[in-house]
Amino acid sequence: MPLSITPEADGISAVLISKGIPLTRQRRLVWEYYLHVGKAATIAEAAADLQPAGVSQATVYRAIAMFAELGLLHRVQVRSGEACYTAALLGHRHPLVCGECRRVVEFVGDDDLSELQRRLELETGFMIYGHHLEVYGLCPQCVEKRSTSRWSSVLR
Amino acid sequence: MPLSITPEADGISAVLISKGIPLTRQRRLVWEYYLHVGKAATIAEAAADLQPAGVSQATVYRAIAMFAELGLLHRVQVRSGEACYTAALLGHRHPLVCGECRRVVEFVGDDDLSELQRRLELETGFMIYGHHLEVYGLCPQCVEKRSTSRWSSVLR
DNA sequence: GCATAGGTTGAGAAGATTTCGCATGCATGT
DNA sequence: ACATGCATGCGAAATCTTCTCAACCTATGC
Repeated sequence: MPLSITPEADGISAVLISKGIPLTRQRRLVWEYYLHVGKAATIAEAAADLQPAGVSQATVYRAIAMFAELGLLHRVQVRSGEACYTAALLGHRHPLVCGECRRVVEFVGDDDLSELQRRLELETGFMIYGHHLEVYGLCPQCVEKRSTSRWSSVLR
Repeated sequence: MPLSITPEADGISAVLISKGIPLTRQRRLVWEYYLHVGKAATIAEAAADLQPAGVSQATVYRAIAMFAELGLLHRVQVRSGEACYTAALLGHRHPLVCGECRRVVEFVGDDDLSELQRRLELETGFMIYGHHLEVYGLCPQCVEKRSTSRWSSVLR
């Protein structure tokens, strides 16, 4: 993997620098991992894939915690209940997650939720800073070899 | 806490029985805990509160895993990254979570997402079984004593 | 370009969390 | 009442996550 700054990493660089947080080689690698992996990946998976590139497990934990707190990574729910993260999609893009194999496909929500957001701020007094819409399904491959899970979901 | 079957527990009873899963005293207590606690609670919190009622930690883990797989409990994201669960809201109700103290307020989404769901099934070939919309904010109390968190969120 | 200050990293230990195994217990059906 | 099949509880085991601290980078200023 070349060490040049990719455009994507450059984008995140601006975010971190604007907050006075150094963009280190390790953090960039963790970010690029989630940007390109194309699925909701666990911390263990990220750590395993990044170890050869010289990123320690502890650093992966720290970077993911930081990105998550910044809102750049988002934890998503999968059937098994494992802690999986996926790169947060700015704009009105949302993840469609396969609950089985965790493949993630992005989609653009047609509807603007800012209206809802305004309504909620008035009704509840909360200061709303974001929302997250996840859609769950089974990808074509996983529909085939359907889970032999003991309990099948109540939801449809 | 009386051991009579509450209406809420009765509701879940129907769900479990329809799947041949016994509704035990412990499972009912775990469910009622999440129904009434009014916030996104960690497993440790549930276990601590239920221990006096005679529910072991291991059972709390098992019950939560089962409810989550059934779609009756949903894991939500809070700032700190802890694993928190909240009772899934059937219909078009969604949680508004305080990212700081984890208080949960429910709201009814005006917009029906079934249209979006249909569109996605066509476009992606996924078999969609559900969605989850979480809105994050800070509740009035937490806006005051604003977090001294090291990094503040990128999101608005 | 080079030094500096301050935050970051790596390795392994320490600390939490989560799961397991097995004996016991409860409920259902005969 | 008896047998059967899960569920439960306890404690241990396995796993995951955080911490400690010296050495090392990164961004910045000279």
